[in-house]
Amino acid sequence: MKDVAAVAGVGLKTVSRVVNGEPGVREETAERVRKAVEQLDFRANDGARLLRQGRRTSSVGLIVEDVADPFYSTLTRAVEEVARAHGALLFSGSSAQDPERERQLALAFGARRVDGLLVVPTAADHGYLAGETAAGTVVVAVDRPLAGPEVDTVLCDNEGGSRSGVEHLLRQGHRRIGYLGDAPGIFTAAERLRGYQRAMAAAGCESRPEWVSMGRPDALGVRLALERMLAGRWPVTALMCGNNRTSVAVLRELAGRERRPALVGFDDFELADLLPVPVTVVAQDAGRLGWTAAELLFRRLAGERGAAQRIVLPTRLVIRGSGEAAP
Amino acid sequence: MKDVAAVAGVGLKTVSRVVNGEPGVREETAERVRKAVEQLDFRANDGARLLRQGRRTSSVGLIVEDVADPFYSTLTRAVEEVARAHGALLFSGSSAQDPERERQLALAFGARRVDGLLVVPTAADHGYLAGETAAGTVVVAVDRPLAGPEVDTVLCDNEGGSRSGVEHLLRQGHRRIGYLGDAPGIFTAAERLRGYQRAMAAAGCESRPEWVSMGRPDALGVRLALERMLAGRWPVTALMCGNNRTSVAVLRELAGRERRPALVGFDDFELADLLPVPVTVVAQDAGRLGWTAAELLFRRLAGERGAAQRIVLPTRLVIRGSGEAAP
DNA sequence: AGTCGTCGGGACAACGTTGTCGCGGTTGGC
DNA sequence: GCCAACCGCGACAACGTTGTCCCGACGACT
Repeated sequence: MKDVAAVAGVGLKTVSRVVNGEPGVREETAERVRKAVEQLDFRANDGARLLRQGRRTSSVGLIVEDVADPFYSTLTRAVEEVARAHGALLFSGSSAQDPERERQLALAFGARRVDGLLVVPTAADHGYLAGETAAGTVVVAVDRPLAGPEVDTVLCDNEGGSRSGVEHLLRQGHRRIGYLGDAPGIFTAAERLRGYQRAMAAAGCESRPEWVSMGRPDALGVRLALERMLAGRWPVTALMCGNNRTSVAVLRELAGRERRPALVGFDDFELADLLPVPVTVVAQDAGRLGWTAAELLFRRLAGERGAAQRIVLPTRLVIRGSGEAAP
Repeated sequence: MKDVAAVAGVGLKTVSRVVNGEPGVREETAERVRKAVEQLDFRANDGARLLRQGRRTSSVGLIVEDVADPFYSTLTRAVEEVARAHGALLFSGSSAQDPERERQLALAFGARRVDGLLVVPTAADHGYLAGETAAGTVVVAVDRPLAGPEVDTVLCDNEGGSRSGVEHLLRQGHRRIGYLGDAPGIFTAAERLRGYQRAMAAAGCESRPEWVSMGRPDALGVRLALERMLAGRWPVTALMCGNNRTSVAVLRELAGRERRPALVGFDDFELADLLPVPVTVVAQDAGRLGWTAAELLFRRLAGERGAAQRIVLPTRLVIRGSGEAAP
C-alpha cells in the first residue's frame, strides 16, 4: 500500500480512503490513486484489515463428518449460500468421525478467528469448545447436539421420523420388523433406534434382539445382520434402515436374494424412485438443516440474545413402494 | 498475549517462545507461562502471526460449481484430505456456474491471501486471475482448463472417454446413436460431444442433427430431446449421455416408456448398478482429480518450478447392462 | 581476578491496515 | 479584514504477533 501511496504521491491514509470508498478525497486525487492501484496491481490485505479493525473476520467454519456424503454436501451448499448472503467466507472440513480431527479443525478455525462455527459433532466431549464460545465465537450444533457448552442446536426429528417409518410398516400388517442402524454411540442412530423401539412397543410387538443391528454400514456387517434377521423361526418381514448408507448397503445385499422384506429407509437418496422396487423413505431436508443453522448463527452474530435454542425440523414419509408390501 | 505476559510476570517474547515451543526458556518459567495461558484461556491469533511472518497463510481456496453435486463433493473431500496432510485449511465456495460469483470468490480468497487456489472454471475469461498469479498465488485449474494465465491443469480424458462409450455402443451393432450433453459452452461438454462425433465419423455413421441435444439437464429439455430422437423415420437405438445429471434425467424420463434405447452415461453415479437395467458408464474418478490437482498445487508451493503442466486422467468403461442391448 | 562464552529473557520494530487527530488552506459571514 | 467553519489530506499509533538485537547473570577458563 505504501508503494501505491508513493506512486500516487499521497499519504497512506488517502490510499486507504480511496480503496474503501471513504469520503474526503478530491476526485482528482482519487483518480491518481486508482491509477497507481491499477499500475501496481495492488490488492488490499484482508488479514491486516481484520487485525486492525479487531471486529469480525467475516468468515465461518463448518465441520461435517464427510463432505462427500450427499447429506452433508447438500448441507454444506446451503451453509455456503447463507454465508455468501451475509458476505462471509466459509472454511470447511470433514471430521471423518474422528473426534481428534474435529477438535483440531475447530481449534484451527478458532485460531483463524472465525466469527462462527457450525459443527456436526462427532466427539463425545466438546469441552474444548468452551474456550471458543467464551472468546465470542458463536457455535451452532447441526444434526446432533453437542456435549459441552450450551449452544444453539438444529436437529431433525430423528425419533419421530423413525417411529413414523416403523408405524407405516406396522400399518401394512408387519409385526416382525428388523432395524439396521449406525453405531449406537452416534446420537442420531440412538434416537432413531428409540423411535423404532417405541413404535414397536406401542403396537404391542416385542422386538427380538436378533432383529436389531447397529454398526457401520459396511457390506459384510449388513450381510451378517440380514442373515441373522432372515433366518430362524421368526424371520423379519420388514426392515427399517437407520440411514442412507445402510439403506443402500441393504438394497445391494438384498438384490441377490429371493426373499425381499419390505423396507423403509431413513433419509432419502437419489434414484430411490427408479429402483426395481422404489424405496419408501423418511426424508429429512439436509439443505433446510444447513440453512436454518446458518441463519441462526448469523442472527446471533447480528446480536440476537437469549438462551440457546433447540430447533427440531420435521421429517416426511415418502411412499414409493418398498414399504407397502404385505408381510 | 500481553495479559498472559503480565500474569506470568515475563516479557511478551517469552510467551511467544513458550507458545511456539521455541528453546531458550527455563522449564520453570515456561510452566508459569503455561499456567497463565490456561488461566486466561489464551489462544494465539493466527491472523496476526501470518501477517507478521509474511510468508504463507497455510490456507487454500477451492471453487467448484456446486458442492452439492456428488462429483464435486467427492473432489472437495479429496482436496480437503490433501490440504490437511499439508497442514493447510480450506476455503470453499460454489460458483453456481456464475462467472461473476466465481470471480468474487477468487478475489475474496485472494484478499485473504490464500497460498493457492483450486478452481473449476466457469467464466469464459480468467484475466482477473493474472493479478493473483503475479502476486504469487498458485492457481490450478481442475476439470476444465481456464482461459487466462497459463496454469497447471488437471482434466479427465473427456473426449477419449466419450469416444470409448460411443465405440462400445457401436460394437453392439448400434448405428443410430443419440447424444445428450450439457450446454456446449462448457468445456467438458464440448469435448465429450467431440468424442461422440469422432467415434461416429470413424465408424462411418452419419450423425443427424436431431440426434444431438445440448443444454441444461432439466426434465423438460430432456423430454423434448428424447421425443425428437425417438420419433421420425430414423429413431435412435442408443444414447450416450454427456454427464451424470443428464443420465439421471434421461433414466427418469425413460422409466415411463416402452421403447428403451441402449444407454451409456458419462460419469458414474451411485445405484447405477441396482437399477432395473444397470447402467453402463464411462467412469471418471473425481477423488483422484481433486487429489492430483491438490498435490500438484502443494508441490508448486513447495517450490517446484517449470512450465505449467496439463495432466489428463483416464476414464474407465464400466459395463453393467444398459449399454449392451442390441439395436 | 579478569575475560570469555553461554544462556535466559526483554525491548523494540515491523508486518499491512485503519481510527484519530491535527494541520494548512479555502470559503463564507459579519 | 477577521474569525469560524469546513475540507482535503497526512502523521501517528495501534491491532497481535514474531525476528532481531542486546543485556545481565553465571560458570569456566586463563
